[in-house]
Amino acid sequence: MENGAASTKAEGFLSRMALNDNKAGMEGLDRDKINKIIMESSKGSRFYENELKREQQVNQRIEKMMLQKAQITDQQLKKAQAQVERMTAELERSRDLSRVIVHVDMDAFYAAVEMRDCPELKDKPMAVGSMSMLSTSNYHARKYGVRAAMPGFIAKKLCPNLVIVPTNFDKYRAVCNEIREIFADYDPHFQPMSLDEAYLDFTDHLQQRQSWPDSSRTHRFRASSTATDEEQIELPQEPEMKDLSPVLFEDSPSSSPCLPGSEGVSAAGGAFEVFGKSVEEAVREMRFRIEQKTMLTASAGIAPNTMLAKVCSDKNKPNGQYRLPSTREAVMDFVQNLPVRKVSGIGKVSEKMLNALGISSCSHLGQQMALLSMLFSETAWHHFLQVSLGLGSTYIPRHEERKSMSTERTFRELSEAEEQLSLCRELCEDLAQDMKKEGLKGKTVTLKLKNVNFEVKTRALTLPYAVATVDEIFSVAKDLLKTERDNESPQPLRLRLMGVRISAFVTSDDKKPLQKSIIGFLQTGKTDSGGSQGTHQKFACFPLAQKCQRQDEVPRWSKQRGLERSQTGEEPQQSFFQRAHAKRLQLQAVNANTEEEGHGENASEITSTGTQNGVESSTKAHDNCTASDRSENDFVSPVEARASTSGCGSAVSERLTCPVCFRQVETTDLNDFNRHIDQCLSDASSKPNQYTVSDTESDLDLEIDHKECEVMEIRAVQCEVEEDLTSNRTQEDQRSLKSDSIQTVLINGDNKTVTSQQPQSCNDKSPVLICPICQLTQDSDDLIIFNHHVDLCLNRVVLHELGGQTSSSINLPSVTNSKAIDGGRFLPAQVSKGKTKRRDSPSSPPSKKAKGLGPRNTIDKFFRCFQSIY
DNA sequence: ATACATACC
DNA sequence: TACTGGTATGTAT
Repeated sequence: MENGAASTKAEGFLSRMALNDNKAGMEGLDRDKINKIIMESSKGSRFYENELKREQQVNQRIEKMMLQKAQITDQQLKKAQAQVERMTAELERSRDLSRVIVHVDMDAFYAAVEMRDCPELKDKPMAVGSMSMLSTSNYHARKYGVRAAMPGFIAKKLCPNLVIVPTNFDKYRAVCNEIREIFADYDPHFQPMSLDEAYLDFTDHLQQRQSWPDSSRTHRFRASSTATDEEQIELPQEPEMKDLSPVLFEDSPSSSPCLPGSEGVSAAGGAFEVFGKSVEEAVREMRFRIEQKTMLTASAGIAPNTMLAKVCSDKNKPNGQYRLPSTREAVMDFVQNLPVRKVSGIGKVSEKMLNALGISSCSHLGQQMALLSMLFSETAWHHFLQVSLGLGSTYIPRHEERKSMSTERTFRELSEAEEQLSLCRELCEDLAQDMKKEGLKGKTVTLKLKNVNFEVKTRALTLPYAVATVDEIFSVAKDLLKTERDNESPQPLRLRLMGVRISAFVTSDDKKPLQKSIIGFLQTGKTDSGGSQGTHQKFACFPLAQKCQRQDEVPRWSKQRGLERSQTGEEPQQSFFQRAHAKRLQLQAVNANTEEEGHGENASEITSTGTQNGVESSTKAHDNCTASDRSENDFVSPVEARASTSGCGSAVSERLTCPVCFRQVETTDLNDFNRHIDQCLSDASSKPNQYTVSDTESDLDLEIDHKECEVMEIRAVQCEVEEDLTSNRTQEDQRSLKSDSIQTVLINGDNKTVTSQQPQSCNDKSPVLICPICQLTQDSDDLIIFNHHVDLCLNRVVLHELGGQTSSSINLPSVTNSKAIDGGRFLPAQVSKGKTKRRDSPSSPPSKKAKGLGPRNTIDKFFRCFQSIY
């Protein structure tokens, strides 16, 4: 408690390197002595020098902050104070003390497991890890200042007798599963934070617990403390309590009568214990069961929110628990004396900055809020304010989807380009394997490099499409590596670490973007990134595959909301070409998947994707070149072009993809190709509703067949479509669709709920379908046909957009950053700011901008554009 | 979007 | 001899 600051000052600087005794079992140590040893072991090393540098950076940050502070006037402070008070009142109003949150944390987890399995270690100082780095240490070792995140060789200096045991993650994982089973009995939605730690919401359990008989709260000691494998715990359960009760002790288990535990069990009463109904008893019971099951102890904190529970679990560590009563008074008292460093989220640097302002406990935090609100970012001071009020999360957030995946490796100095490259490849292989396991694909590849001076660099590239395979990842990573090497040359990159990360995952719905049809082209990046999963969920419900029943089919128009939503996108937009490229790759991936029996993908998702645009989806091979081969060649990105990982490069270049019908045109002659496109366009606008796509089969042929390109009648599409896309008319369209008894999927404001409406006569009456783009009533009641029609209408929109707006950017060498397509044109003037996840106001101001050119022109430009880029 | 820093286990 | 590896998020440009 009276820690850090003193020793840090004694050392003069390098608070980063000094012993961090903010850890259970490290009280009352001779910090000065320990720090001296640490410093002696480190001094002069490259690591030390780097730490010194970083320390100075932090010091500069602090200096800057102090300067800022000096310029604050009383008046400003007063104003800030008022704001803080308003905010405080607001937060106070939202204070919720009704939940019972528990944070459970295994004691010295890895070390405890190793000690359990190797009794000789029990009375020795030991740690898990290596000479380079320790994961954790037992309490014996902590007395010497040996702790997690300390390199083993330094630990050895602190404690020459230290035994270092290598990590055995499989074992820890197995134990982890055991304890999680127990967690689930108390909160099926518990949130694991790591292998040894979790948050649980006990509120519901406690409520149920009140009506439980003693037998349901009775748990036995393990019969023999030495027989680890004996699963006496798995006793038959009372049938009526099957789902709710924890593992039960029964009076008459046929197996074994309750014997008093032998040696290890010291419980006074004998072989079992009845736990009470209070929170403390429930938590004690949970810890008891953990210990009986795993022979390992856990500590727990009980509090009205996660922030406090976390702190509480540390309070009586090891093998203890602490409950903070659910009253405002108790919470405020508790928080007053709480060192800020104990709060999760306030680390070394924040602590130091706060210390510089004279803030070390949470009471100071509250007292200085006005100042803090002026010196720190909004998110930061809001967090501080909440902490000072003892507020925190009162619900256990469901485990969110991962946002990135990475692999990195430290090694002896590596300076040879060749070696670096092969290492990079290895990392990519590992990463690709991991990605495959989880069926993920991501658009951003990041290369991480740490040189021998411990300087870390990251270099990232975001692709217009998602990647997952070794070759794809490597082609990007090696490029980033090469660039970096070129930048440094003639000096070599002297590396000690390399890592590769993938992020910007596409959601499962993005893997079948065709479901969004051409709208996907119009969307900004927003829809493709994590923040809009809700949007995607709705697309997941579009069953447009032939498999699906008619009543499940959904008019394309119902995706309008998706479009609206994207129009509010605040994220950088991708060029049309990027998205086109992405789309094609994804299409190909779909094909590839289909051919492979849907690799880890939901089969119905794949089929629906395939059918959506009707054209490229197929299980039939068009030729000998597989989909994945094509993916590397059709539209070669700059990165891919250099990567040359392909296997089938020749055939592809002879085909071009028609932007209207999406068929592949087997020609390299641009005139031929343009003729095809023109034909498609004129077909689309002149022919009546002849187009039929009974199933995907009809779309498999690669031949240019304009009959198959024919669409339902489209008149008067030109020029006005973009208005339609953004105007209130879209709302009317939606309504008209609904009232016309078509099953409609509506996405509510937060884009999370999918409401399926299935009006009366959906099955027997022919609905009237009106194309939302061209406003024409469609004769066909086939939704597949209808969707296709809408697609084509939308394609026209795109082409007009291109014609109208890319004229200036079309000759640019790169369209990577071109916003020509989106260019605000499809975007409403009003663009939502921040992380808005809902659109409460459905109306988007119509945007009226340049009109498109005629088809011919458009296509020429469109095509030239593709040529110049790809 | 990218780079870097902070934080947690 | 020797100072991790994986993920998320905030800050700044």
